[in-house]
Amino acid sequence: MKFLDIGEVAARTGVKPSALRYYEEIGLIESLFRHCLRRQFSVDVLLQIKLITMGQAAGFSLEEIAGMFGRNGRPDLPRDVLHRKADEIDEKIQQLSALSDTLRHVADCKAPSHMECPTFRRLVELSGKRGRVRLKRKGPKVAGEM
Amino acid sequence: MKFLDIGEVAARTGVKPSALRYYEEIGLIESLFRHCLRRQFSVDVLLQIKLITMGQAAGFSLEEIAGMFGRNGRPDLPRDVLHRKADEIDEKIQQLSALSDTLRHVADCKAPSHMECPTFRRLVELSGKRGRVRLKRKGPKVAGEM
DNA sequence: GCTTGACCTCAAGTTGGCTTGAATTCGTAG
DNA sequence: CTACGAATTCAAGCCAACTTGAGGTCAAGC
Repeated sequence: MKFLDIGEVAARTGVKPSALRYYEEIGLIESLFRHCLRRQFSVDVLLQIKLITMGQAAGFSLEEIAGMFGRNGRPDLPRDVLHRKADEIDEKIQQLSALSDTLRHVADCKAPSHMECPTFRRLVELSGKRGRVRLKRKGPKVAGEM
Repeated sequence: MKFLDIGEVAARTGVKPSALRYYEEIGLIESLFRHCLRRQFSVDVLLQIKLITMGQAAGFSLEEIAGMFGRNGRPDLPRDVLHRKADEIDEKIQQLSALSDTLRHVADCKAPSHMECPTFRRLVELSGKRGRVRLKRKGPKVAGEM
């Protein structure tokens, strides 16, 4: 079995050694043992790191990511919470596609200001309306819609 | 025409007054005038804020968002840059769907550790590959990839 | 006329997620 | 043997995006 030291993990994932040490410090990944002080990682860590970066791309904190995939290889969170996270992501996907469409429209639209462009307004307004989304918000309750 | 003061904007967008003041400070939104010190916003600001929160959900910085939709209602960035941003978002959408699938799998899979579950591994490994809708690909692995 | 509540400003503090720098330890190549 | 490069620890620093707190203004209601 082959072990990787931190430099190689960094090279193969694009994540800097300092970040990897930080992940280990917070228990998000772990090295198997030390070879003369140097951390030795299993190849599985590459997959784990991929999950981490995907989770980050989705806007989750490292804390949440740890909950989803586990600090020691298994999720801390109950099934329904995981399903809710997945729903959350699906919701975000809807938003992102709206954003993408809007951006392409903005790139090509000739209207002097997009606030005056009906297509633009429709694109943006449309974006939230898919399937009665309920956002978990911390602030005061939302009285109306935008 | 109706103007909104900061509390109403906050209530209708879910964004706190302090954040709205911050957005104004950095020039991301603007209030039309003051009514006895109090900021008065046009209803258009609701749409702008929606764009901002969408952009944030996509992982863009406020700086980038300002570039996309303009500090004064028009994009600062040239068309091709905007198209690239849109492509970037589409790529992220791919990643998010992989993550969502993976999460649902993790929620339901009975394997003792998902590192040992081939379905899990396939889901994660699949996720980064560019090249549009590539479903179940079984080709040889490229050296140096995760 | 006093209180209340919603707003104001400005400076300072907070959080997450790293990065940087200094001082040190190895193993290998020359 | 010495130098080099790649790793190590630890504390401190950094940035974005806000939040908090102190102290103040204003209009309306009792």
